[in-house]
Amino acid sequence: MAEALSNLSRKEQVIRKAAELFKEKGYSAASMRDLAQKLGIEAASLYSHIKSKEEILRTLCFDMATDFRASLSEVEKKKVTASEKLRLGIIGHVQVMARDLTASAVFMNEHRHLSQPYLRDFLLLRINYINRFKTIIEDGISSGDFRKDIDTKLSVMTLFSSLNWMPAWFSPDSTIEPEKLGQQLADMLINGLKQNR
Amino acid sequence: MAEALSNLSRKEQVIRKAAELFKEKGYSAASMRDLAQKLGIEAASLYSHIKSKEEILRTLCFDMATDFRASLSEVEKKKVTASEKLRLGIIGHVQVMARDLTASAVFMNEHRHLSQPYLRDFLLLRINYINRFKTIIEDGISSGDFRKDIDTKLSVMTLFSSLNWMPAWFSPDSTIEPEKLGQQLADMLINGLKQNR
DNA sequence: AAGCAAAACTAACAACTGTTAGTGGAAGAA
DNA sequence: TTCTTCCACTAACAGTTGTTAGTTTTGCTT
Repeated sequence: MAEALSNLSRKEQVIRKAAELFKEKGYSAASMRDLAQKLGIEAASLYSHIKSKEEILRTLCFDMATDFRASLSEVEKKKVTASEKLRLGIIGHVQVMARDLTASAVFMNEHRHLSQPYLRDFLLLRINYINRFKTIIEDGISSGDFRKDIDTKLSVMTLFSSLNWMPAWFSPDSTIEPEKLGQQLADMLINGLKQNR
Repeated sequence: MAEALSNLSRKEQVIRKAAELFKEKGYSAASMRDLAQKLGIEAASLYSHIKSKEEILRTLCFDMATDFRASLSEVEKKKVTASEKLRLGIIGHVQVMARDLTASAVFMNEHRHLSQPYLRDFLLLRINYINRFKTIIEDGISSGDFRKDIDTKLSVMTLFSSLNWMPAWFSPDSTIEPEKLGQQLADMLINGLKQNR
């Protein structure tokens, strides 16, 4: 079973290059011949490593989903105030993204090209994740941590919109570390732009 | 030249259907035969109305860009505080989006499939628009309207991320009107989630 | 040296891509 | 009627798509 390792390693090499390509051109516009060229092989050779183009997309999307959920589960365990929990949740999300910005971008923008039933499964995972954040915000409102007049649905969508576009504009050679960035983002969303009196 | 009108009307019908299709499937995955089918005609017949597939995308992207810029120009004229200007800018942006959510989604997600030199032009328009918002925020910091410790680049990217995902989740049959939504969004970004004190 | 598995190759497929050329019908204007 | 304009059609093009079958090369392990 030593072949499993080297196989995985080469397979992962293919998947990583695919992620770059899918991010750059989008899933549909990226052809298997493009991908092969990036790896210096023929298109048909890809199929020694993967079953299909969509299998690559599935792997990318569901692996990221797993990481996001694991991060949130850690945060939910902690016994802290809602606003602190939200802060930690945001930082965790940013850190997972930063660990693989390329896959994150694909996860975000290309998941819609999954076919059924995978698309359905993916969307269910996603809505569950979002709802868990929504619960944190609702708890925060109950406890007086957050304002009572905010619309939780709007808040949570705004939150994810902000988070999810990060891969598009965050460059890894930036001086700012992901955790710092997460902190700032959380601060901005929680406290707003306005001077507090 | 009376034909220009009726031609335009039919052409616009094609473009609107194309926008729906591009939003649904993405530009690359949407074929001209798909589009033709939606209109109940043959694919080749489309070329009586448009020059190419990309011409449709160009029209959608640049028409939206024009509307966004016009809205912001109106706001910039007003003599109000920076935070008020930001609020108005956000509301304006949301209203332009709400006027055509489908085109907005295409504008946002599919513009990268423009070929050169149109892509370059588009991105220049976009960065100019963003920078004008950034200026408003900087003015707000100088005047003491906004906190001095915020990162303007991060703020403005967060702002646009929040705004731009609206077409993805806002449904036109929602009870909330666009202006109200813009108000709430602006309020959330400016004041944050947290209870003041 | 022999064997084995991983990973590449060539050749080809059926389906689909955007687009052009040329044609014809329908409707209103002259 | 005849002319014109719009709008659709059929047929076909050259190129690209994901994928397969079958074969050969490569490099390690015995």
